[in-house]
Formats: sequence, structure tokens, C-alpha cells
Amino acid sequence: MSRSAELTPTVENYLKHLFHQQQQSPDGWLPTGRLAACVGVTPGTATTMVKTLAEAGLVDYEPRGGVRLTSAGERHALGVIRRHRLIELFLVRELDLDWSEVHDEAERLEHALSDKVLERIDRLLGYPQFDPHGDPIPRAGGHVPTTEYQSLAECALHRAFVVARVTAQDAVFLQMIQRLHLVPGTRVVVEARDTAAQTVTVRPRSRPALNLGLPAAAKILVTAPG
Amino acid sequence: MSRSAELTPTVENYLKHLFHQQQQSPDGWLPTGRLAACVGVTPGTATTMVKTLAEAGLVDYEPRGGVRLTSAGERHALGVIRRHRLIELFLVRELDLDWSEVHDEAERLEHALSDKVLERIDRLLGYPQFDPHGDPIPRAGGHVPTTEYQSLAECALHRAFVVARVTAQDAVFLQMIQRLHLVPGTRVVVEARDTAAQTVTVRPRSRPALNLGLPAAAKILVTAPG
DNA sequence: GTAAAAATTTTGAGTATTCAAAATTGTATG
DNA sequence: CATACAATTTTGAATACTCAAAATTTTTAC
Repeated sequence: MSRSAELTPTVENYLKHLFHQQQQSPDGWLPTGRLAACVGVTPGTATTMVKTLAEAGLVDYEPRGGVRLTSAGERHALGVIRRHRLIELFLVRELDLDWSEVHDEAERLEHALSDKVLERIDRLLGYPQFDPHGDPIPRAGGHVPTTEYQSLAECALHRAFVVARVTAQDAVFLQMIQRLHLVPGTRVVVEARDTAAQTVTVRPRSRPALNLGLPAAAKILVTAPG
Repeated sequence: MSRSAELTPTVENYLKHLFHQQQQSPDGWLPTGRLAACVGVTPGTATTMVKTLAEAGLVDYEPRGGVRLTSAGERHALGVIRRHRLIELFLVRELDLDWSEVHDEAERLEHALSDKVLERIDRLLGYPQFDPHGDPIPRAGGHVPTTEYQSLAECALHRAFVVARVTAQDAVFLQMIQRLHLVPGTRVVVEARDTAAQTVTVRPRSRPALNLGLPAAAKILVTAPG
């Protein structure tokens, strides 16, 4: 009736962060300190938890070397991320919540939803592939729809693109994106890029051009239109 | 952004059960053993928790005398019950889950929903007054729509009534109600009542008559039609 | 009115999670 | 290579919750 293995919300949370962080550092091994920082606990706490996770077969752990999800751990992490992203989309599409505020809501709900309810939500939404931020929603089996994106920090100049994904979760940044009309789906052209000044000049379709800092531009991913 | 006082799910759960039980025993004082039984913990655990709740001002506690919700405790309890019942209705109406299975689902979700999401669900459902079992949904302010009901164990014979409410949560019982066509909204007539044999003969509108035991009949509440 | 039964509380202990601060290890530097 | 610095791990302790079993109180029964 509910989830397969029944991990605690805390454990699910560690696994989720672990997965996200591992995508960044592609050698796969994550220092425990980094994990601690993004879960929001002290380093010692993370060490303790990592040892627990290792005993449960969810991660590989090399003392002073780092942590890495096992395939079992990754499977669970993808389950949590699937729940999180489906909930986000549900909150935006069905309950009319704002794009920028659903992350925190989903954070709590992702640990309380049974497989059955999740399946119904999935069906109601028409088995969507992407959440409101453009992040891919893993399938129940664990498959993640992948697409190659470029960011506004690196794509070609004077070419039409479509914003596909915004890789940030904090409400302030997302509200800015909204105010600037750069939400997923918007057509944009990069008019200039100044690597010295670290700025990018972007023009959303039928709107005035605007300037973004390079780090911000790197969080906005685009694809070719059509 | 979320709930007012932030009680733990465990505490919310105790308060909810306390409220339900208090409705039964109207002197208001509930023995801790009874509370323990319905929360599903050992008596000692309930005693410990009750002392914690008393310190937090949520209950009055007389050692060896019993427990009673304070008005603060009742306010919180009604909040939990409101969430629970709105979720149940939402799951049935919007996600097409079965009447008989939503209780357990709501049990988990009632502790994870923010006020904001709850308000949206309330709006989506059209500010309903009753959940799928006919139980009243407390308003955000704490007001509970009350109606006087009679049960099939005590109502007049040969008079038309409408099933308004089924005061049970276990799936097996509810599935039986469904199979027997006695879900809320159904018109029924009690054709006979045998207090010695402890049975009631009920005829749902345009269906053959059927027999119920008295305790089962007492859980099915009816009102005058119209 | 005392003994047995029932309910309740207390005690001691365990799990899951966390922190602060001390100890350890590894790395980089001169 | 020794030393200083940073990261990590260990240690000791706290909170929230739970149980089993012992101790206590109340009720019931004779």
C-alpha cells in the first residue's frame, strides 16, 4: 500500500541531497562535509548518519575519503526526487500555487505520500516528464528523461532558444526569473556576453533586453526551439 | 507560511485521539489507559506523553484521574481533524481513491500539509462541510458544523431516512457498507428491530432488505430526507 | 476490612537524531 | 621533513519517543 522499503524521512532527505550533489562532482565521491552543509547539519552528524547509511547498504563510505550512493541508495533517491517533482507540478497546476514557493511545500510532502496517491497524481497530470522548473521527473522504474541543455552562460549569440529549465530552488531567485519573464517556455536570444564583466545580455521574446550576471545565467538552461 | 504552533506529528496524533475519545465520554475526563489503547502505545508511554502535553498547556491532567483537552489543545485537535477530513474528501473527489481506503492515507498526510495548501484544497472542493464519511469538517476558525442525527439502532420504524454519516474508519467495515448500499446519501427504511436478537432490518431504497447487528447499526447515522 | 484484580505510574533502557567540542588525520607550506 | 591548517571523526550529551517490567494506587469482591 505504501512505499517499498520504508526509510525514515531523515534518511530519504540525506539520499536526495547525496544524489543531487553527486551530479555535480562526477567522480562520484562526495566529502561528508559537503553533504553536511547541504543537508544543514554539523559535520559530525553527517559522519554518523553516513555510517548508518553504509550499514543499510545505501551508500559506500570511505572514512576520510567520502560517500557515494550504491545502486540501492540511488534507487531510493530517485524515488524521493520523483515524488518531490510530481508534487511540485501538482501544486502549481492543480492548486495554483506559485512556481517560486512550491519547493518548500514539496519538501515536506515528499515523505508523506504513498505510492498509490502518487500514481493517481501522476495520472491526473498526464504522466508528465518535467516539473515546473523544467527538472526531469524520474519514472517509477527509476528512468530519468534526459535532455542536453546549454545554459545562457554558454549558448550561441543571436540565436533563438527556449528556456527549458531553471536549476535553482530558492524563492527569491525564482521570483526574479518570473519578474524578468524568463520562466521555462519563454523564447530568448542572447545578444551579448561580456566574459570580463561577467554579464550576459538576454532578450526574452517581445520584451526589452536585460542583463544577468554569469552565475545567474548559468542556472538558466535552454534548448533549440521547436 | 505553515501551521501556527508547530507541534510534532506525534503530539498532533495524541490530541486528535483525545478529542475523538472525549466526544464519547462526556464528563470530559479520559483515563490514560484508554488513550494509550487508541493511540496504540503502552500505558506507560501515554502517561509520559500526557505529562508532556500538560506542561505544554494542551491538556489538564489529574494523576490517576484522567486527561482532558484544554481549549488550546482542542483548538489544535480541531485543526488536525480539519486537515484529516479535507484530505479524505480531496482524495475521494479529486484523486478517485476509494471511500474505504482514504482514512489511512489521510493519517499520514494530515501532519505534512501547510495552511496554504490546505486553504487551496478547501477552495478547490468548494468549502465543503462534510467528508466522505459524513463527518463534519471543522472550519479554519474552529467552528464545527453540527447536526443532530439518529442511528439505525434507534430511529423510528417504517419511516424514510437518509444515511448521513458512518462513524467508522476501518476499511473492512466501510467496504461492507458500500457492498450493502448504505453509503451516505442513500435513502433507507428500518423495517424491524429485534432488541433481544440484537438485529435491525434495514431496506435501502429500491433494494432488498438486509439484517445488521445492533452495534453495526449504531454506527450508521441518518436524518430526515430533504 | 482485607485480599485479589485492575489500572496507572515509575523506572531503566533503547532507537533515531541532533549538537558542541575535543581528538585525529591528511595536506599544504615553507 | 616539520609544522600549521583544514577537514573529518570521535566523544559525550541532549531531545523526542518508545517499550518492558516493577512499583504503586484504586477498585472490586468477598
